[in-house]
Amino acid sequence: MKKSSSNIVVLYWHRTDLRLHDSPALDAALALKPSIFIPIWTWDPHYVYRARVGPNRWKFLMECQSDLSRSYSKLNSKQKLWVVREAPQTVLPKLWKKWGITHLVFERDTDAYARERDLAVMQMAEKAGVEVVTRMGRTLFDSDELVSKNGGKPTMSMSQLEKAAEKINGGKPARPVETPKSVPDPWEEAKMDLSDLDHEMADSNPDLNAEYREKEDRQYAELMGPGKDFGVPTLEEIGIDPSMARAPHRGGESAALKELSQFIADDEYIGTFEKPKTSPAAFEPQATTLLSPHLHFGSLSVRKFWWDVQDVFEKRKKAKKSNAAPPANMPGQLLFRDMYFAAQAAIGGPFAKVEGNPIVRFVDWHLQSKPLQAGRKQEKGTEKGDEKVLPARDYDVDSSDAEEWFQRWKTGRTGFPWIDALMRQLITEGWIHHLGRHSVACFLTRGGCYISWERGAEVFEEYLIDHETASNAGNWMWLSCTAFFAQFYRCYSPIAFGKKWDPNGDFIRHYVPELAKFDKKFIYEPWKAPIADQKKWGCRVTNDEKEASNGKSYPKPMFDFDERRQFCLDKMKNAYDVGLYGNDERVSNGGWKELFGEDGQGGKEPEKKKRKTST
DNA sequence: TGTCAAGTTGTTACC
DNA sequence: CGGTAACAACTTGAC
Repeated sequence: MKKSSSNIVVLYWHRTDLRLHDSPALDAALALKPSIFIPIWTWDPHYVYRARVGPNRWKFLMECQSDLSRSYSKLNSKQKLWVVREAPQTVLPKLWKKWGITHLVFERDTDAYARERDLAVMQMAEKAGVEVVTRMGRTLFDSDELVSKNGGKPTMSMSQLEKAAEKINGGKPARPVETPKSVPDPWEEAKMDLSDLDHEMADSNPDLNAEYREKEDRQYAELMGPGKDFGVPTLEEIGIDPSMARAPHRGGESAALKELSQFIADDEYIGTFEKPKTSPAAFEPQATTLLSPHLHFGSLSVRKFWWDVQDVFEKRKKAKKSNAAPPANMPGQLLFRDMYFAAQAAIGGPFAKVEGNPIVRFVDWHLQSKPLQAGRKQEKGTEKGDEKVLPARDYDVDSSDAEEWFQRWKTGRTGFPWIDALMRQLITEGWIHHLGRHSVACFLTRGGCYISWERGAEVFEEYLIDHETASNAGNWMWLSCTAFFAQFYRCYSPIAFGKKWDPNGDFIRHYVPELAKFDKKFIYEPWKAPIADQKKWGCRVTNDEKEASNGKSYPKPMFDFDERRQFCLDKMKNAYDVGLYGNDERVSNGGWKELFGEDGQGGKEPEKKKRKTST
């Protein structure tokens, strides 16, 4: 089966690498010198129905695809991003047969599901005689290599990561590869046409995003799309009203590169940037670069980002201007991202959960995930043809108060304006500042509601346009003090923290407009404002909407924060004493209940770990 | 094995 | 009143 080089037909499979610049996989594909080159996107029903994705992220993804497609057309007028609407596992074998594919090339993925899917695809390709070429390109360093340089263990601290990175290339990621200046042709129109292929409809049951779809999802009706032109889907085609996607943040490689170059031009901003010193209350413009969604969809290469920033640092060093130090500075922040990727790479699927996760501390949170077996049973959902119903989330509603707090947190109605403003910014715009994420995450878990971080992670997964499993799960563990970070007595105050950055409460006034007229004295604690003032400012602080004479109201705080903080501290201390981890069998078989005691205050002698005894 | 510093904060006292 | 330094309820990693 020897193939002459002139007969190389490359199928390039784009996934979360929606760019032409600095793509090691694309570079490898073009280095094969193909006579035919077909860049595709397969609209994976697993992502469409089984991943939690709000309208803003759909839109961002579609913008990335459209931009990439235009960029291909600019390089070669016969080219575009060829979007096919079927699961990769079923459509790829049909494509490589139909198009006479000799090589399948793609960038390696990081998620557990994607890795499994890719493995299956690679095995099918091998059987079909299609050669598979993959490259890493999503992170600064190859996560698997970082793990192996860290003794095969997950990277649990920045110093571990730095050491591992040092062993790879002196701590410096690879320099970006060249952007292609041309791409070969696809097949002629007639051969590209897929009308004669069988088309398998996607299984949309269950559909975790059913609540967003106002109309039927029609994108799978035709393999090449409704126009039979391999077009990028629109929100309407997947049944979502475009007016639901209100984020001001635009997707696409062109936008990403332009934004990056604007930041890079400001060498004072880059050189002195320290993440913990940027304001979570800043909006229009925000205090950070907001390039993270581009890192997620690969519309910006993280290595280009790192090197562009690094070059500014080198220049400033020569000019004897001072630079901020890692890890708070910009290169340090990008490296931080690799820590979570490498920790995830070592652990796999359980990294994003408590159950089965060896690094996460078990805490007797409210609303915990049900053990895997019970969860699976629940996820089955409704039969086909039934009205679309969002499957019940597989968590244990052990407390109706906690369930109510969770719903109020999720919808921005906690009665704490700082928290509500952040949550509403998250819902409408798909992005909030890093420290804002800290604030709401601490509040939901160890610093307020005492609700499982997995519930919060799911909400972030749904709304964030930059959602990335490794960073999301990693940061939720950090903030809930269940991995990476342990000082649970350092608790974000929903009142004092925001005030520090924004004493006037402009951020709250913008995102919680019903409080816009409140005096700064009460903007963080509106329930303390005299009734007369509430009336004057046109908003009553009450849980009873009838009580609000003019119809405008804002809820009372859903609990006494100081009381809850004390409760959480006591419970966290107890959970640390118990010393149970996610991979312990007592997490899945319910045995943990005995260790934590009936009232949650008890707790028997820990077994895994010696309790620190002072007396 | 021991010791120390650090880990993306809040509060308070003090100028 | 605003800015700031010191301290506080722990755990881990690094040396």
